[in-house]
Amino acid sequence: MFRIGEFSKLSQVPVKTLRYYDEIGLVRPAFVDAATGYRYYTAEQLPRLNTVLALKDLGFKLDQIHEFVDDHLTAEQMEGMLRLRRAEIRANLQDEEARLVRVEHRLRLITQEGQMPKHEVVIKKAAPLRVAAVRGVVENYQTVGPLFGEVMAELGKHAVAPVGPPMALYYDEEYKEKDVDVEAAVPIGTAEVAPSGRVQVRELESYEAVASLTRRGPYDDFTPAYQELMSWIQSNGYRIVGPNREIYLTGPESGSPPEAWVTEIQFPVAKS
Amino acid sequence: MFRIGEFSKLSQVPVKTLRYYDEIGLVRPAFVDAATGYRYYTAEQLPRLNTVLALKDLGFKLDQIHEFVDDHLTAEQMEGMLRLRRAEIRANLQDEEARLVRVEHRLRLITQEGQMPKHEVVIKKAAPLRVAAVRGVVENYQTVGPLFGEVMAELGKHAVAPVGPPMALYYDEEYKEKDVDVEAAVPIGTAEVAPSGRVQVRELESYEAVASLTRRGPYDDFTPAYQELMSWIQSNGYRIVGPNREIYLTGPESGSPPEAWVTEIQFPVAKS
DNA sequence: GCTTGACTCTCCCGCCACTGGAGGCTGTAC
DNA sequence: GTACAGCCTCCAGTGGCGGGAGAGTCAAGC
Repeated sequence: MFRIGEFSKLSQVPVKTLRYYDEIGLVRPAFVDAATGYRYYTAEQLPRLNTVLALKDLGFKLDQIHEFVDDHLTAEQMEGMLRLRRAEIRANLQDEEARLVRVEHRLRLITQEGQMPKHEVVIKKAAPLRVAAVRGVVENYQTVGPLFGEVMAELGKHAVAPVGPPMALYYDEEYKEKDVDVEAAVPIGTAEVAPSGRVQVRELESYEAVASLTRRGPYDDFTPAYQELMSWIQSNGYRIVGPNREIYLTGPESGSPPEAWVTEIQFPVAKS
Repeated sequence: MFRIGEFSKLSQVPVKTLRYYDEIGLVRPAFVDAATGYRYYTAEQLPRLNTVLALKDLGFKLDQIHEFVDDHLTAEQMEGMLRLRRAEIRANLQDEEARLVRVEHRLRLITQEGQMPKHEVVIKKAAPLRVAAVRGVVENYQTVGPLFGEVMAELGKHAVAPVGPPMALYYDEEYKEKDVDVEAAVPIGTAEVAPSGRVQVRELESYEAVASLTRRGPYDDFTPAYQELMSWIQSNGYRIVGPNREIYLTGPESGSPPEAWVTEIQFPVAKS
């Protein structure tokens, strides 16, 4: 019979942990002195404790281990749990590898530029979205505005108010200075709007993953933001799978000064 | 100005999380209605929130992120944190890969044998240990006993009691049926014992890692236990770096029946 | 038999980043 | 005026212990 301290040395499990395992009924001492409360263990309990340690090392939770060691499971069930565990570990490994890539990307940015990056990229989901929209080819990026005018005029006729910020979708495969193929879209929720002229009502595609960058400032030069976003996408092993969007969260219509305008740029992406 | 629900949709951060970030001062709403307690956010807060999300994605804790976003850190400090983080992630990856190997090893055991493994292997440390010991070549495994007799007789002369279970160290590189090179050792703590005859007093080497298997039962056949242990060591990418030990936690001297005897087998190992 | 000091006991708090729920107030649409 | 979605605060719980307080226990040495 060992007292808890000796048993702790033998098994190399902290005393606190042994008491905790007693409390949750995972490894009970062979004998407890009713008068003093002292726990006494025997060497015969080591195999059970070692089973617990081994299963813990495989990454199982203590309540799962509880079932294993108390024999409530067949070999098939155990096999199933192990397969599941294997899948989880593989997923963890993928996550951690992606995280490592992100850390290394940021490290490169800092060592190259000598300063913190100016924008942040996050991966989010894009929900489907009902919009009123006009698509057309405009002369350049500055002349997208009138398209929004068309859409808003149409909504005005139906007395429908937008339910979210306006956005632009860019369909060109590569960067173009002129003749930009763009769609101006305004979310309208479930409101009834009859299509008319160039304005149509449709549902924007949803995406499992979009790489998103949010920037603050006037609409003078989006190039650095686009460059950071593209570089992030490439470094992190994603590829672009759809037209990018610009979402004008705070724009000229807000009445705030241009420095306070906030725009989100999104690229639908998938792991490549 | 967005209410918390809209801001949650924009940022894809749960409302509960936004309230928590407010509470810990990480992302405070732009305005709080003093009468109702309603939180109001602006689009201008999205970049800060996105920074938080991006750093969280790198695996930083919220209090570290707190320092980052409140500009208490220079680019060099940030770089240092990132290098540290990279090292941690690499360590995690190694751990998880080792875990995956262990899970796969156990999965092989189950599918091959159709049942749960009978013994468990755990990695532990071996502390240095002062012992009285006799080393010699004996005829076979059954004839180790008399060596312990020699040691115990010597201890008796000095009226010294063992401070732990007796153990045997096996020095043969490979398995031998006959002429086994073995050392019988008994821990004596700090007691003074003059070496005499074949009995010497020495300190057993400590090891950073030993693969340990604990079995219950009589001393009739250790072969399956040794096989499981060797197979585990090989499957998990370890190699043996010293003589193995058998530790007789409960043995004949305990007076218990042979089925209750408990023996631990240890191989010093290192990752190869 | 007494003292000392190492060991053990229970109980409670803290960790981390939230999540869930109860109970009550507020804003908006019809 | 009345639903009803949305918002508020407060509290408890998560997992697997670790730290520490305050009190009791055991074994050895004198």
